[in-house]
Amino acid sequence: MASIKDVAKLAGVSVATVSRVLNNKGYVGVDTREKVENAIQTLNYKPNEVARSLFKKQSKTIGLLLPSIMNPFFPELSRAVEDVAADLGYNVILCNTDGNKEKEQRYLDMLLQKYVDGIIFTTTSLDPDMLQQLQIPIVCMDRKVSTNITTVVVNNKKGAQLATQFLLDKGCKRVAHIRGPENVYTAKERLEGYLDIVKNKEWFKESYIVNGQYGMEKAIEATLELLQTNPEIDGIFAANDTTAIGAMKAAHQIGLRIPEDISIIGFDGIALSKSTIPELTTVAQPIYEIGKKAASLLVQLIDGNSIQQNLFTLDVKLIERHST
Amino acid sequence: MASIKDVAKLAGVSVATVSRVLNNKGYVGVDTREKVENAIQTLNYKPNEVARSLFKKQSKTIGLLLPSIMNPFFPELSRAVEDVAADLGYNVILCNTDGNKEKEQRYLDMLLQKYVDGIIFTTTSLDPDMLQQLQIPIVCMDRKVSTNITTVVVNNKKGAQLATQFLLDKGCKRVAHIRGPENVYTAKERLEGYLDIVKNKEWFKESYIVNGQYGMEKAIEATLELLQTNPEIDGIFAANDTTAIGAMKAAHQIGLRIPEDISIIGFDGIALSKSTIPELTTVAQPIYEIGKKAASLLVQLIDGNSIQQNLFTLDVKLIERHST
DNA sequence: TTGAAAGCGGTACCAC
DNA sequence: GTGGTACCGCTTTCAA
Repeated sequence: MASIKDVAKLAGVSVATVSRVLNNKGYVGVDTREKVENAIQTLNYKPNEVARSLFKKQSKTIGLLLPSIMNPFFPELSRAVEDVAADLGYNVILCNTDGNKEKEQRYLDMLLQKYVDGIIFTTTSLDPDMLQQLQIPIVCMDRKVSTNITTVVVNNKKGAQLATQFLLDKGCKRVAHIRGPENVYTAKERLEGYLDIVKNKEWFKESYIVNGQYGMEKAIEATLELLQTNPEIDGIFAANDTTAIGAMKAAHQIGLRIPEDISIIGFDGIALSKSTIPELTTVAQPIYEIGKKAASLLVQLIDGNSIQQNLFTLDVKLIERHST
Repeated sequence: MASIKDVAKLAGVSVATVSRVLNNKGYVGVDTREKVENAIQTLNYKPNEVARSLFKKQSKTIGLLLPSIMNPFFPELSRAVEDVAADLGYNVILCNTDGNKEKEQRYLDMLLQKYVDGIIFTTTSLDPDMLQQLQIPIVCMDRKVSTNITTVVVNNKKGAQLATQFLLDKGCKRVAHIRGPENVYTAKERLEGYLDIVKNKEWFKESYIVNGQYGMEKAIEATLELLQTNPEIDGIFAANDTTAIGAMKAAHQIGLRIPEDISIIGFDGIALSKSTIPELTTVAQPIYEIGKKAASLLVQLIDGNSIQQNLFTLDVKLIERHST
């Protein structure tokens, strides 16, 4: 690969001059500029980004840490981040952490050593204080980590209220909730939203809440148990779409028709929710928008712009389909 | 961030010595080594990968080019690649090309400028000759691009035969095929496999083949048309799982029961295929294995090991579930 | 308007 | 065993 020296030699100028035309910075005579540009053309010269990074201490690269790209929530999010990044000339390094603290730390170290310009975290288990101390822009998504870190989330509680109320409005008499993992922020918020609506109903019982762990298999088990204990249930608010699909499978297994015998609503609005029969009614997050917003904010931070606001809460939207 | 000079100063040695202990290369006295290691500890020094890259002309980073991470086939593939890469100390840069030649070229240039050590392509539309000329290890997945490029694929034709024959064995009398896009390698191969089985059957008609373009919406349309024209059809081999789900939806729409009235089999074995009701019978590709193999091969190439064989064809496996 | 040269943070060759 | 130093490719003062 041709280097800046080759270009300089061919054009009969110094590397400094070449650098100037490359970066459109400083004075360059018109004819000199042309000579240099010709040389660049004929050599098909592309500046070496590594050398640039070394000098500038920035790499036009950002890191994206997420639990796993196989979790159906993250492909769209990643795509949004990558789209924005690519548009602005950044590359993104993908890191699957499995929510594992050691892996997060390891990736973080690697990224720092590579001088990435910024990092987007989803649901980190790393110490927020440590994160802030890092001399590098950081944006979090999906979960509030610290009020001092720029964060993009959705209104989970409101979404949960929406979902629960919707079921009631649709005529459901007994609405249950399949919650997500105990230690997960979004799961807690959604549970709260559900409780806001039902806790004062005379029919409400603690056993209307079971734990599906955000997973399909677990959700099937949980739903089976739920419906066995409480056969009167005619509506289920599942904490995410995967859980909802598990619930649908369980209902189907015991001969319940959806939505005739039981209504099911999910949360997230992942692509999967349009693939089921019947299609799943769900509280959709603006997934792409979240990723886009996070990436835009990160680049702003990288560019040295300060951001007035630290928390961005996007709105969810109930999409009615055929499972309710 | 501390640099090698800081370490050298603190340890009272030269940078050369520090470099030696860092890389475990060359002679270093035991006590000197200890002094250096202490200095590294106290400064929490981590070598700057950018500087290393500049000198070594390699970056411990690989590029992964795929159509879109939102296509449900790719998250698992990416995960496999990233797992192997991380294990071996590499980071992976994710690039969504949309199968667009210009984007592929643009990403390729960026990656080259960043001195990535190797690139994994899926289904590139770039010129194979150009690709080989690149002085960088390359591995292709999913589609054969050139016999001179290391490639990992599955036996699509055999899988298609398997699927078609399976439907026949299950008692289907008229088996149709919803093919993928005209210009896609895997779609062509799967169509061929289907034809191998049915072309000599007396009942076979050209109109038993419709195009679903590998997408759900298109597949619904195509299936509707197919079943309208040929109501006698009692088995469908869909070119991929997404198509199969579209077919299921279409069948459901016109009141056909699956599998009682019509059997449907897919191809790929993506996670989605386990989420439907009924669960989809499919010819599963060893998706994770493909990614793993490709990444391992790439690293071998990067390490300068030559690979005897250029084409690796992995086996598919029919997974019987409840749609047949 | 242009060029020489110092550095960015490492590695590796060559002396001692 | 250890240190001095040229060099990787580029940017940016500082002089001319």
